[in-house]
Amino acid sequence: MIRDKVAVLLQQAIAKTGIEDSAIALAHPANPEHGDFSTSIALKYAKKRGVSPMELAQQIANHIEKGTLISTIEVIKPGFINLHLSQEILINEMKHIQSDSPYGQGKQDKKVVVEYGQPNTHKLPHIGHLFSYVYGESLSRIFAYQGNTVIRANYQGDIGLHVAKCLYAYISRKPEGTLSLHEKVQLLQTCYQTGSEAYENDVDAREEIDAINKALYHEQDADLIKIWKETRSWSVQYYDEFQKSLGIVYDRSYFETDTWKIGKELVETSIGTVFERSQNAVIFRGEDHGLHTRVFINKHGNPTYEAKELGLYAAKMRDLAPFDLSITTTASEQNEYFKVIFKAVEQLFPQNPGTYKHLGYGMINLTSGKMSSRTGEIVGAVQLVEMTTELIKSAFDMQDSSLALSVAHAAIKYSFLKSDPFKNMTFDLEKSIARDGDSGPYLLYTYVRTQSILRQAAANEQISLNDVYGGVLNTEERAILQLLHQFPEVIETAAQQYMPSVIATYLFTLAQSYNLFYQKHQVLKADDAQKALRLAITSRVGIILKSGLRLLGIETVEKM
RNA sequence: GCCCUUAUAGCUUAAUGGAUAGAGUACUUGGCUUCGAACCAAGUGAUGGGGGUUCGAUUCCCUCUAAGGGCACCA
Repeated sequence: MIRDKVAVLLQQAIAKTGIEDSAIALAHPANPEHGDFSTSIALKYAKKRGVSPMELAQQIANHIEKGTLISTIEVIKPGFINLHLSQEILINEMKHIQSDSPYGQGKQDKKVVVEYGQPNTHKLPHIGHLFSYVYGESLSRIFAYQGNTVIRANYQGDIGLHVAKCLYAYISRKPEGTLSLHEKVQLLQTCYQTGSEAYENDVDAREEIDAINKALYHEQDADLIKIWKETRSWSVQYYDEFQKSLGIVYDRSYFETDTWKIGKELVETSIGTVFERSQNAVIFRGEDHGLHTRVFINKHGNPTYEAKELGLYAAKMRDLAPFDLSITTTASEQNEYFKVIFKAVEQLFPQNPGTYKHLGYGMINLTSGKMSSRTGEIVGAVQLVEMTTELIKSAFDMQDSSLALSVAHAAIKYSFLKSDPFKNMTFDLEKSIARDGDSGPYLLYTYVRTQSILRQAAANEQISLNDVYGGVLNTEERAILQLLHQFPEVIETAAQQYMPSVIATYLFTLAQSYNLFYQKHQVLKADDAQKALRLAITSRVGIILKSGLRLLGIETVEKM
């Protein structure tokens, strides 16, 4: 990528002035007049070397080689060195963007396990699960785009109190007639709610539910097990379909029924070394590591969430090792737990340090409306997609349901991914996620616009530039070219920081630049040389938008 | 009480220690006989309070305030 080439030039120039710095700050100035790249390296070292920042900046600048890459070098007031890329390299770089050879695709070859989604059986996934699906899938696509081998892993809670609560109510209310899959999972959700209420308010029910829970763990009661397995399969099948509709296909699916035994055994064999007994439970003494003590096996002998996570990691080791990194995404409310869990993992698997990472995404708050979290009503993931689709159909008078669904996916995914994933986010349903300017539909619309122009262009087949454009680029054209070449480094940053929002922000800026260009300049009616250039720009903007959106899990449409 | 996280225009938010804090939305105004107006342009408006480090702080450190999360057998 261009950034690396510029960095090398700069590195060489700095070395000639005797400064050693492996990580030179190389920025894209906000103000386009300040060039394509700038560095404040002179400001950093001026004092140490006893010269003025301007003087040092000038020394460094004098050593930077001008040529096909850098056309202009400026030294500005406090001591900035601003570098302007040549028009030639900008146009040349644009030519490398081709739809059949993904631009900026990396050559990394790490093996990365990404665990996300994690819906529990016997109760419907809610908006938090939806966020996890969207975020995890985007991360997976970004890593894969860089050339890594990505293993998408799902982890589902199919055993435990929530299952027992559901089955308690389900047993006394078996379904009548034939139910569709949708109705079946809806019934499970209702049963879960009924069971939860009973567990809170009814002592007898509580005892019964606890008994069911115990029976599940010990696989007692054949009838119960049969019902459990059947209902469980409904959830699994339903989630599978929903995941596919979101563009997610898992490589690996883990269930708590698989992991709890592994976790329990791991813990039990390490009592006295890593874990210790306390008040009939088995705990991890977190205080020894500046953390909290957590229970891994409770006094009934059942593994807790922590032990199950331990078992999950061991299962991943068993099935997928060797891998370079195993990422677990969860809501940030579990941040403290994972510090403890991974400290325990560190003790149990000292041979592979640093191969596990927890990403705790922010909580989603709903600000207003009837689906407010204040009312205690939980927003279902499927429900949200359906509601958004309906909203788009009516707001844009759209008849085509599958198109409306595509736009709804774009709207939801983009609004989830456009901001910092680690901060809490506010999701305002009433404000309509579709009509905001900084939105998925805006990007889709911009893409559709590029495709519409290309379709109409007579030279549709021959839109790649063969000759270097002789004229001078106008401000809007140059602004777009400046953005296009940054795509690879944007992806790299997004991957390093686990933040798809970096890509979302970039795509929005690119779309804005293109729309401004479109507004001010004609493409199809320009003279031949300009038309060729502008069509080339239009096609490349289309390619980058499509590729970038795909990294966010969003599929573009050709018309809308 | 202890631990973690967060605080930027009315609202939702961006900014590897750098240049005039960037957008969207809302509000005011202008632009379709012209490639798709789900668009574009102009205007109004922001770093919670107080210290510190630094040539330079939204960013790092301390403190206060406020909000969210966690703190032994739920996940």
